[in-house]
Amino acid sequence: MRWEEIDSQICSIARGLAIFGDKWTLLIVRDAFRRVRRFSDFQKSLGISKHRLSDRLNRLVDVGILSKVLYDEKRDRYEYRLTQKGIELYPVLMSVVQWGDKWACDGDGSPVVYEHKLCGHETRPKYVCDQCDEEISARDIIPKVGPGIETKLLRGQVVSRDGL
Amino acid sequence: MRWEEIDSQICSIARGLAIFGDKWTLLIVRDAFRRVRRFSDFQKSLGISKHRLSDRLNRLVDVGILSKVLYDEKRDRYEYRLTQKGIELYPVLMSVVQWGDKWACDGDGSPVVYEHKLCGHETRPKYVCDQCDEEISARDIIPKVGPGIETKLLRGQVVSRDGL
DNA sequence: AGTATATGGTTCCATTTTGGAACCTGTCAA
DNA sequence: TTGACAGGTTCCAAAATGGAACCATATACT
Repeated sequence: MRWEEIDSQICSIARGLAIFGDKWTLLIVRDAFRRVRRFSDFQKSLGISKHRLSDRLNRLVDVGILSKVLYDEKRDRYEYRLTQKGIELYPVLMSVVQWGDKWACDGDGSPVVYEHKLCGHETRPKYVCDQCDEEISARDIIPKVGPGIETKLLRGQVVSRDGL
Repeated sequence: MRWEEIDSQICSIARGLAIFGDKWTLLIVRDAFRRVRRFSDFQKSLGISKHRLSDRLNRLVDVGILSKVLYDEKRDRYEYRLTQKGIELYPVLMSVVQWGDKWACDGDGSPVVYEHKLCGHETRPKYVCDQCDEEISARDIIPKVGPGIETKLLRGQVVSRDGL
């Protein structure tokens, strides 16, 4: 299977990864959260080739994760900023950070820690059930066929019922 | 910059993505959560070439996300199972699922929904501060230099202080 | 005994993707 | 006028990938 076909799977992971699952895209989004906005600053920060960066930025704009904001009319220069769709990638990045802090650190501890403005404490965000507020672990979750699959079944489309 | 150098960054995102930031690896881990364990089952599920799959499985074993478990001594056959290090990738996958459900669905709704065994309800896990239990949003988080950077500074290593 | 089939690979090659260097264009500042 | 800067595009060699063919072992079927 070619990568472009991967998002044909009825799976939000496959569809998400089809958008930001390549080598550079999430690092670009990471930089955007760090308030990097301009082409040359992304390039300096990432060490990516201009060619690739240009390509990735355009794609991120196309899919609506970044938007271009004019900042110099004369020279037709744009900044790249996160949209709401982009901002909501925060949990993805934060969960990668937390995994990396635990499993991919040299011995010196987390490079970055996070203060929660609302309570003033250093926070290690955790996933909880929105119904009972207990922390989520993989073993306590049962995946079930959802409306996105059910609707297709009713329509007679053939789908796989695999679930995470 | 070449991709192999990316994990030299003192950044847990870069280091995490260096491990599972390529096209197929997270999909393999997804399947592992779905109890796919054998070479041919991964291949059927993913449509990845055997070559690539062999390569990725071995890498995942090398970095300790999967382990090989002998299931047929005569034929020297192994299953691939998530280790603890792998199981803890669950929040990464779950956050991708939630983003995908919201932003990368066709109109039919989530393909899969999740029941929380402990409370019996359909859950939409949320990220909360472990100190005050308020839901986390990108804007309420202030990144600060952590021990992983401070230690290096004290040692005189030159590091960047960027943070998410 | 002989053949077929399943599993889990490896080898090879053509196609794609990538990194890096060189080049381009418009503007501004000295 | 010269040079620097931002933000690209073009080109090529190197690396990653997909797909097909091949292989080795063990069991299962006839």
